Amino acid sequence: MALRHAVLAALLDGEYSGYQLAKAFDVGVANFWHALPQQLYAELTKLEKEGLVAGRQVVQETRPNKRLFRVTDAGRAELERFAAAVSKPSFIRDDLLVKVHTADRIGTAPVIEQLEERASAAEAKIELLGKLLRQLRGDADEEEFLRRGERIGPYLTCLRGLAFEQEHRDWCLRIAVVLKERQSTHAER
Amino acid sequence: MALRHAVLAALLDGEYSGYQLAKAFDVGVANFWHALPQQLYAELTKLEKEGLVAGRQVVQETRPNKRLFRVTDAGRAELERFAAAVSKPSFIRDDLLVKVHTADRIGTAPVIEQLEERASAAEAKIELLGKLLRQLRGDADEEEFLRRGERIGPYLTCLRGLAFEQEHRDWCLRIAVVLKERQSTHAER
DNA sequence: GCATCATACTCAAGAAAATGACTAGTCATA
DNA sequence: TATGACTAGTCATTTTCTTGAGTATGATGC
Repeated sequence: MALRHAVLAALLDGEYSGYQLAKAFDVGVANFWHALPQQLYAELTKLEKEGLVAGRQVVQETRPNKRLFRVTDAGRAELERFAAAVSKPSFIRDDLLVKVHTADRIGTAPVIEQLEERASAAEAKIELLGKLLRQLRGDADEEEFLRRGERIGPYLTCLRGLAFEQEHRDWCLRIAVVLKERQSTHAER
Repeated sequence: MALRHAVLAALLDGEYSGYQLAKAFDVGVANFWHALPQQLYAELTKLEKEGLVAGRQVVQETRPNKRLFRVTDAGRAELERFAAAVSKPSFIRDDLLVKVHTADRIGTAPVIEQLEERASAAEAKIELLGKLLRQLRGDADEEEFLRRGERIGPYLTCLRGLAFEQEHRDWCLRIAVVLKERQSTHAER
């Protein structure tokens, strides 16, 4: 029971279909959770059965029909309960880091390549988040927005995501340089 | 098949028992993977069955006997294969971030408290990692060590962990301040 | 005019991870 | 002298996540 709260949190600001939610889990929500569409559909079904979200059918002419979900009062209460409970510590889980750990014991060339790819991906995400943040805060500057904005929750998690991506990009690039230099000077493997 | 590579990577630098490995997964290895002791024991059993690690019984007088594992050539080959394969993108998954996302929709007081606790925990981890890094690089300064050190893999992942924790601490503290200020000025919920 | 992308989902199977309960001896401490 | 922490694990169950395949329609691009 962990994805459920991420879904409830994502659903706090309006009605979304499973499909739209899946999109959200690719950008903004990705800053605090990750899930595939199938999981979201399944979770929404469960949440509805438990009365934490309510869905309604929307008939569309030119597109397939869809079901829009919103958080119920029971769902809000569940989030309240969740917010007050202890959090599990967060942790990193990353294939690429595992590979870097083996660097200088195992061939490094493919790892260097992946570090650079990852850095580009992070760069792209940084731009995306920059845009999202500007959009969320409208005209106001950040300080101002954080003090007086109506809804800062999503903004705050995007800030965390942005910092994470920047840090990740910098680390990837630095490590790639370090490994490359060692490759040329040591001339090993 | 994901934990397996983390275990193999952790086991690259010597022989460890499941118990010792569990300790390592609480500090250094935690920078790229996380697992409970039970998972490690189970994974070691599987890896041994597949010949990727080899275990040997060590009889102890004053402590329970233990089994020490090392990576076999087949295990090293598996890591090689893994290093060359594409990596899944890394992602954050954090209860606390979910809670922050709901901030200003759901009661913030408990979240502020948790942010501060989390910041202290991060601080402790930062110190721990600082010590670990100094220990890993010995006398050399960082630049020097990264250029000429024998084994830099674990050092690099610790650097990533350190950056992550520092940033996490800074973010937690900043968000706590932001939420507190809003609490007093808005005087809502 | 054909291919691919976008919307909007569902179903099933399997792999991986998390949880909880248990064993059993040693050591330090209050 | 009991209390709890440390070493060193095992076993079983449940939950969660991932993978892969499939359905159906309309719009867009070459």
